[in-house]
Amino acid sequence: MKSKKDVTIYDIALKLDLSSATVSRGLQDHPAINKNTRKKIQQTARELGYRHNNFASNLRKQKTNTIGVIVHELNSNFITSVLAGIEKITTEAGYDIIIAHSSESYQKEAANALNLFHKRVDGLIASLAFDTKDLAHYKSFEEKGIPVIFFDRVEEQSESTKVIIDNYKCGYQATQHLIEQGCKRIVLVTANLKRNVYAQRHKGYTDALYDNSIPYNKEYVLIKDLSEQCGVEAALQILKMKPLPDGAFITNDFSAAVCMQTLKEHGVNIPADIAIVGFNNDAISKIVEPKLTTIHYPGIDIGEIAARNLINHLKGVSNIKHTNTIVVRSDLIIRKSSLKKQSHSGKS
Amino acid sequence: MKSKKDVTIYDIALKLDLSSATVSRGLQDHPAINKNTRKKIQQTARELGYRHNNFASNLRKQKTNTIGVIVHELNSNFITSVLAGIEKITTEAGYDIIIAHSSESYQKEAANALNLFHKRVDGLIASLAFDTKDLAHYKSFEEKGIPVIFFDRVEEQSESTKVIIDNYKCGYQATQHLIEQGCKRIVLVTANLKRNVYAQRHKGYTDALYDNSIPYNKEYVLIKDLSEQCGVEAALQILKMKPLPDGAFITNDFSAAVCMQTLKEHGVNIPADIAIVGFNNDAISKIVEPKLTTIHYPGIDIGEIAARNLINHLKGVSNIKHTNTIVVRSDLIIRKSSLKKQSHSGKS
DNA sequence: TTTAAAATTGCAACCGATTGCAATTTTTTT
DNA sequence: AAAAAAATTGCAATCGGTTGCAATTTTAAA
Repeated sequence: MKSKKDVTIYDIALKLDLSSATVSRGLQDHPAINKNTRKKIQQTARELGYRHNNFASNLRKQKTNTIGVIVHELNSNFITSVLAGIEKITTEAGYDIIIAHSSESYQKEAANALNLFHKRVDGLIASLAFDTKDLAHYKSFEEKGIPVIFFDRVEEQSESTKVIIDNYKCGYQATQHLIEQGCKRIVLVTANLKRNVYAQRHKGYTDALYDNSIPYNKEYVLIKDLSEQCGVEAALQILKMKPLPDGAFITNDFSAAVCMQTLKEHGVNIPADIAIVGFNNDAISKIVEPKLTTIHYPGIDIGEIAARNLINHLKGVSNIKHTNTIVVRSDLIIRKSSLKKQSHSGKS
Repeated sequence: MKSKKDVTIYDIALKLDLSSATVSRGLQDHPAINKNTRKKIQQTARELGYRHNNFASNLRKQKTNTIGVIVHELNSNFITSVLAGIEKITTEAGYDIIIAHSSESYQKEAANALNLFHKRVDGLIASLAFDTKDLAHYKSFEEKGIPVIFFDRVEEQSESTKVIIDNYKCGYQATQHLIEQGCKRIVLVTANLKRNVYAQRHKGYTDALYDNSIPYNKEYVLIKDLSEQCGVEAALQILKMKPLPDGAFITNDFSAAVCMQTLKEHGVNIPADIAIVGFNNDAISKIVEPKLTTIHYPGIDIGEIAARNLINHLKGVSNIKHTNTIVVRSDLIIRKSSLKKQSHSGKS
């Protein structure tokens, strides 16, 4: 079933009566080779159906022109935006990317890291899983001098370069907004507080409460996994609270949507009874009824920034050792789900 | 900045006073090597921080243990399910996957195919872009005897193995359902009719109309790109039609959700005025109000089947040349958005 | 026409793992 | 104890490009 053997530079060399060295150079348009010779080589390569052998090339050059990307999941708008941003920059720079996802598991994340290490990626861009508590699995990269950049979900106290948003500010803004709408009993639905993004948002939440002299109520903080199921659970828990909370900051749009839906099914009026703020500005936030107030942050930009920094480092243009943290802009987008006061206003 | 050189099998061989051949075999637990020797080799490899060099190995073995996957987009639930299915099977079998996406562009799809070809994947799993009209870019795979399996978006008349659902049946079912709900003026919002999935759904739609003696109205067929924008456009077009249509089959849940929302904003009552059926059973279909009737089809299964067939072929267990088309089950899931008759019933 | 400088091309040694076959050592059989 | 069989290990070629340096050819300067 196998067809004829692959064409190599030796076949081209033979046909044109040249050395393999010249053919190799000719194929990459090396200026030391005569223009006509180059043209002839490339022409013949096309005719013969030559294809470059990356393995031989990588083996010799000791680099792969490939960047690894580790994400926790693929199914969010945010992540696909980040990937698009990374892809744009890496493609322009002639790098390939390999995407691996950890399904929010530390185990899989470590396995992926090891795999990419063995694949000998030239650099790595990663966002941590929920329960990743140390960066031991990235140590081998460090030891080999392979640059690693983290984004969004990072280990704050680490030395590595990180591209993040100001989660503290976001948490503060969201809570402050709810307070301004008259909320006094604000639920926070979030995830593992050991993970920076959730810890910071939580801190913003508590500080905003404090600054407005609203007592912090531990009961109001629900630690979940931000899944579909979690939205339902959160809603049911909220419904059981007496008195009923009058605001909820749910740090994920999808969960917020499900939660809102469940609340509505139980006769709760949004935002009149409970005002809601989500997080991410996912497409879904504009489709739910009422439309969801949320925090927008630019995945594309984050991806582009991470990739650009990595590639500049690889090309020796700059050094990521000199950059520690890059903070990207984020905004509160106010829609109907949180507007208690002006809830009679027009469409958002 | 670079750290010390990589450890190779020669380093291990030197240290243990063995030949590289023995080390190579020892590392892969080759039975011809003495058990103790094997243990010692693996032990030393660990101590020295050895990592296998895939390039050298692939170069010598002339295979990569890698499967390429080409999809049109990453951002749908369906696609991520398929990928999960593929990943499950390939991981079990010890294969890696490289995912490339074409952003619905023939150009990018061809570029991706070429790239994966150069990367020398052992096999390929692909779903075509909207406007891909020929399979020329997969010809090189065929010539080299590299197996290719298509799923969902396929070229029907091609010889290749395909894993699909019965789109004709789905289209027929959806339309029939709307008719049973009393709809007589049914709009179809879909995409490029040259692409099999849309062509078949369209055929199902027209046949169902015909079988119920409802005249086919060309005006009711809106060819779009199934984006967010498209949902709005479709709604506006529908609103302009006189008399107002009383049903709509929109072959994508996200577009359907947006369309429904826009219609609602213009005072249309769903399903009383217009009944709606979507396609895909995306998470969003359970969140919109009213919940969306849709077609469910199992991405995971499709991915698993495609991957399993490919790998069995690669291992020589079976031959995909003998399999042409695999049809996977699909179902109509009825929710409130289409229930004109029983629209007073309980929650779905 | 010589000589110096620039432009082309080739030599040959890598890069690191794999594997058919031969050589050696150990174990079993007679 | 000798011969045969089985178990281990090594030899050396191979996979296909890449690249420093030398060799050769061409072009320009003297």
